[in-house]
Amino acid sequence: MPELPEVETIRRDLARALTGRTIRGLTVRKVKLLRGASARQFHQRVVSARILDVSRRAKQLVLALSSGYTLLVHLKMTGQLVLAAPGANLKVGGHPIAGVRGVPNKYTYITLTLSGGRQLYFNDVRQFGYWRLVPTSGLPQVLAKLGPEPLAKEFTLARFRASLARRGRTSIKAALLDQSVVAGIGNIYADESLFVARLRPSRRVKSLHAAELAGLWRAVRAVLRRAVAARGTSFNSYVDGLGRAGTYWDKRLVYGRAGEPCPRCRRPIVRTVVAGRGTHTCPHCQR
DNA sequence: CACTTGACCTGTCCGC
DNA sequence: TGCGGACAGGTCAAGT
Repeated sequence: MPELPEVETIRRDLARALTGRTIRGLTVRKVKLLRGASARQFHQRVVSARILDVSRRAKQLVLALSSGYTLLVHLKMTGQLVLAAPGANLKVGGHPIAGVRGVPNKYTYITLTLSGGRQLYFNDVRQFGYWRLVPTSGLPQVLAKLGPEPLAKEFTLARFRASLARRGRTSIKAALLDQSVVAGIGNIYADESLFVARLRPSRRVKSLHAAELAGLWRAVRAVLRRAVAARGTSFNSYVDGLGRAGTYWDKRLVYGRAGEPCPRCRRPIVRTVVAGRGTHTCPHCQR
């Protein structure tokens, strides 16, 4: 679920509602989802703090707190962050493929209570996600290994070329999924970008010509921008900060479309495995 | 060092 | 309907 477009959508929803709020309470039902501090330290450093800022880096949400600590939330595969009024029994989901549940539910493992009374629920079926607390002064080091943000100015073609040079022998798909090359791309948008750029995911990075690389650079940005505009992809558990589905699922070109006609040439889309991940391509259009 | 694989969890779907 | 197996968007540590 949550790659850059999904996390960015959640960030926008939460920024409006959370910025300037004070955290009145913290409930943790699964301590192992906490990182970087004990449960007791979490309470000391989070409760009574004000939320100064809600930003995003790669696939993580970044909440700067007035206590001098910053909360990093990673949703991994099935994490959800949903804001709701207490007792609202908000229905979460909505896409035909996504399960619809009320929140909180049995997968709600962490809850924040905010000034004004609303609650922020963290749900995670697979329990891969986490909340990590770091001193704000140490944040740059914590995030240092991440590559450039693909939708920011810093992501120039020259920089893309330079970071790819380190991964010359792997497949281009593995390189796109490497968060130190470029931050925020996951399996869905890697497949979508490679289709737009007409490149086979198994191509060795070194084999890419300058024009192919430039095309991929443009494709990555175009696909991500389009997905952000669609408020992300919901095909399983992703919902935005208010529990609603994203609409990119209906706009996707190849991901999850094995057997369906290629939107370009109408020949069937094929599913293979590249870099250990399910991979969707048009073998005719992608070279 | 670069790269690949397995582990972390639970749910869902598909075939028998 | 039940049961086993494969698979699922992410990232580490451990292995080659």
